[in-house]
Amino acid sequence: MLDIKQIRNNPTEVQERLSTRGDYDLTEILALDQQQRELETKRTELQTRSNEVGKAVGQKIKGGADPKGEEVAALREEGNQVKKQLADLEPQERELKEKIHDLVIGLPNLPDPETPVGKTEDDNVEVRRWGDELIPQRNDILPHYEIGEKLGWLNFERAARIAQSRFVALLGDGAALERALISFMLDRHIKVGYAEVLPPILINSASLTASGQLPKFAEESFKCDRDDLWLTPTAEVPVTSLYRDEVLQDSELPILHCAYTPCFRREAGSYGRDTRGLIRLHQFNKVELFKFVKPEESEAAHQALVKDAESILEALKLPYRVLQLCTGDIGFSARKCYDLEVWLPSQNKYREISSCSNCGDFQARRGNIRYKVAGKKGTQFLHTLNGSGLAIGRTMAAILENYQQPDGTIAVPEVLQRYMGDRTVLGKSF
RNA sequence: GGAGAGGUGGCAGAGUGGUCGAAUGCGCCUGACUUGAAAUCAGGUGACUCGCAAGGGUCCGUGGGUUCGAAUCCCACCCUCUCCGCCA
Repeated sequence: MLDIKQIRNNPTEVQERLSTRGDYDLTEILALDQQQRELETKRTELQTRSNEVGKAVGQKIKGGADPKGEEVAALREEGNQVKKQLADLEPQERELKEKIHDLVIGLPNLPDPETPVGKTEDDNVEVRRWGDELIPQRNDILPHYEIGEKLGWLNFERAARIAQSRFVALLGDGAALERALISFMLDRHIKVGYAEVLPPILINSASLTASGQLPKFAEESFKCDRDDLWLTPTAEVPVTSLYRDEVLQDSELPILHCAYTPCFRREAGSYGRDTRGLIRLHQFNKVELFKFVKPEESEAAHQALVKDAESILEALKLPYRVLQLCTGDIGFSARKCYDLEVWLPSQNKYREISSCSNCGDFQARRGNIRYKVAGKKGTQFLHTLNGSGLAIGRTMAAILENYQQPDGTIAVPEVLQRYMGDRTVLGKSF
């Protein structure tokens, strides 16, 4: 959530920065804010008087005045008058506040000055590339879903029977490899200082609002009809809310978490895209990285987080590139974002496998996550960062293609072998 | 699902209609003592918000209500804990 004070004090600058992201207009917010503040001044004055009257009555009675006498009755009458006026003002002001809040909560984060200005993904900037020499130089590589079905690892038809299209059932070594990837990634992240979390996967509306999925993107999540609970679209949501409404000590920061969860997305509006395979499913597994940091540390923490995600691809020896997203392509809550894209031979291109965002204090404001510096007065909002480390299904797709052997078997990346019973090659499961 | 207890400041925990934004303890800050630290002693220390300031306002789970005045009384809801039932 943007700071209303910032909007009020620098409307032109905020407007300009928002405009690099899309079509946003502050004029209504500014007008309502002015009205609200005028009402607030009036209301405050009345409340002051009301408090004075209340105290005066107490003092009179304590001083021996007749509680039912004339003196007290006059004060009571004034109290009633003030109350009537307040009863008129208060709902007006509350309504205005709600309107302003509803508008502001719908505004995305301001892009970082370093985020390149652009409209679409075509304006993203490639930052670096790794593993060019590892790109397989063959043209007989089957798409991951074909080889996966041949091996008996992936079954889309039966998954559709169980659920719907855009679901997959993993079987045999496919299931084992998925599990191995989860363990491998978590183990690596834990080793460099991330503390593992296994959060609830059903999450309430307040949690989705804090991280920025609500109110704008309600369409994108699955909702449990009878409860105020949703299926988590990413572990970012429950992990952000781990510390919602808390005041942390500065000595506790930074807090680093990694979390494996399944993720659920409705993929509304992506009908024609990636209809086959593991790239775009309603349910997929992901290991997420998350940091809660002091503002002055967030840029360095962001760079380090991207590196931590990259280290997984490097350990798996999967070729990838790093993009810096432009203002038109960064997520709602992000002010700066890097995507990692892994090489998919069958598509002859890089595909997103991780998205690493610095959200600044945007989510901390929405979730009211603050910290206190020992000995200093007051509190401040911390910064939150998140990134995939990595999306498991897409990693599986990358392995099925990049590690595909001419004979149709799949070589096991060296670092995964100990998670796969020390096998070096995997074949048909059924 | 049934019965009971409870939700108060960074934490713990008093407070049942008036000067209570709230005792006390812990934590934290400053000072004294000390070569230094610990211990001890003295003082200070809630959040949010409006205001240049002086100062004002709001906040005791949430939302209503009673009252001149509510942390305190009434109603509804949410959550937590304990016991019972059911169950992986």
